[in-house]
Amino acid sequence: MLDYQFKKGELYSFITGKASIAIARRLQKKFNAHGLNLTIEQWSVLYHLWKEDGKSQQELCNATFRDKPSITRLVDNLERSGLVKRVPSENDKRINKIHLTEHALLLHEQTMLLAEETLKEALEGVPAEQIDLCKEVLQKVYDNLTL
Amino acid sequence: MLDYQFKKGELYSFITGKASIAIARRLQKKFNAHGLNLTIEQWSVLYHLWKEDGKSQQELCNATFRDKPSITRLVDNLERSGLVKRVPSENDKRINKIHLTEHALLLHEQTMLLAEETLKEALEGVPAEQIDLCKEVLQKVYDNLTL
DNA sequence: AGCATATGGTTGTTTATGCAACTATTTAAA
DNA sequence: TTTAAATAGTTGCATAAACAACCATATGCT
Repeated sequence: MLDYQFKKGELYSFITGKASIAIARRLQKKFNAHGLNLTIEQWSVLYHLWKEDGKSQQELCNATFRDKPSITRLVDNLERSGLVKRVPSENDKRINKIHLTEHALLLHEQTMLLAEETLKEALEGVPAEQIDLCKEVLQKVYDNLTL
Repeated sequence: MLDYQFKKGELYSFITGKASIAIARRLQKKFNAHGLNLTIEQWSVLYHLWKEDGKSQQELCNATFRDKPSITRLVDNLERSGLVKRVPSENDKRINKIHLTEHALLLHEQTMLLAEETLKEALEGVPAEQIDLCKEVLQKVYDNLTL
């Protein structure tokens, strides 16, 4: 049993994830500044399709920690923006395979550079070993709550 | 200049704040399970009012890292639920002082216990010094992006 | 005093989330 | 084989976020 005590403001910011909110906002601003008409949430879906195109919506749910309705609507919006296309699976008529368009492929490199740039700004002055430890703790937290 | 390299999935989860999303979801489930008709976002506003009642909406913006429209609507919903009351300031007619109701005072202890319980579950098996370091890193990230 | 500017708050619009209820297809079991 | 249960996806509803435009009050400057 853990008896670690958070101070007042810390508990709040640990629960609300102040830091990651700031990171996402910064990245979104970069997207906007570069005229990319793309939300962070939409980018997070593309992110997984760039790794492997043609994932099903259910696979995107698992990859992005979102529920099915959320993915349905994100794919709706991505399709409306001409970034992906739903392709019904041959084997299983229930499944939609989500495929990237040419336009989405063009966004890959640029947005990844902006994401890396954002993280560099975020982690400026933090030693690599502390980043590693922090990642470990956050992964452990995630595992504790989901496994 | 930092040349730390994230691995594929790590970059994504660092930006999206996987861990804090999981914490907030767990806490929300606890609220629901206890029949508390309260969102985490609403709780986060009450949290700052429990520390100091009668804050203005602008002060709540600063405390919760939200913009003015977000606070307007959160206060709308809290008022509709009978948890807070807007009281126009005497000195400055532009300002609304937000005051807790009796009902909101009753929620304080219970919800804080649930929040602490959630963090205990989240941080199970993580040594205290690692938690401290992780907090420091996240604070540094926040400062890097907002100062 | 009078006007420009800053500050506090609200409203409209678009996008996203969580939950429950629903349809369609597939798989498993009686 | 027919029926029940699981799986994939969609829709409706309530809540929330970001941004821009807006109104009202206060402050500062000339």
